[in-house]
Amino acid sequence: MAPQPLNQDFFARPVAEVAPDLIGCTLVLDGVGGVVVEVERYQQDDPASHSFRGPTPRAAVMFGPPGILYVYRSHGIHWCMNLVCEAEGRGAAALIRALAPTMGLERMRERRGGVADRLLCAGPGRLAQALGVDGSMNGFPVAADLGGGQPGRLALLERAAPVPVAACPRIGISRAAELPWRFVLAGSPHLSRPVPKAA
DNA sequence: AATATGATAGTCT
DNA sequence: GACTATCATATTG
Repeated sequence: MAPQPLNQDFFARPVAEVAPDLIGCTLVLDGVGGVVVEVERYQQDDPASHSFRGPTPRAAVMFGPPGILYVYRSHGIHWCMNLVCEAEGRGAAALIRALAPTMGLERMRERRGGVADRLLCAGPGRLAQALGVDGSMNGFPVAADLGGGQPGRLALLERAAPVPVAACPRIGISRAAELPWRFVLAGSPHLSRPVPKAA
């Protein structure tokens, strides 16, 4: 059985379920991508979320339908890529933080300037650069095909087998920093940062 | 290995 | 006017 593409129903569930379920799935954009190994979850009643203050011009996309991309610029330099979750209007999303690259390695190396393979997608900004994601992709839908057999540009493929998922605090935030809302593929060498040792 | 710092721009108070 | 869901480089041990 080849892995099946995830459809909108997958993303329409609570982000608390979607985010850990994304670990081990394969994300592909224009034939370039890899296995998702690191995800963080954000939701409206979360002070660290862009949606916390409601649908501001930037965060409005987070309140759109499930299964679309929310792309924002971070620290003036980097682009970061989220997948909108839950019903339209909820303001929840999963931040894709790292991939284990498996497809289109050559394209990624070109875009990333020839860094070591394990750093190609190890972090949200790096991942966006490797995949060629930028602000023009904001609101772009996940679609395995566009009908008529036309393959979609962006797809997520379900994982073939269960994988070990670990939860730990999110990275680079100052509010609600203690919530264990970062999910990683345990032991992956492609994480943006290792899982902190349990206190 | 760990920590510090600068780059750089949009959003919100 | 302050803040940020980051990364690369430089410095130290």
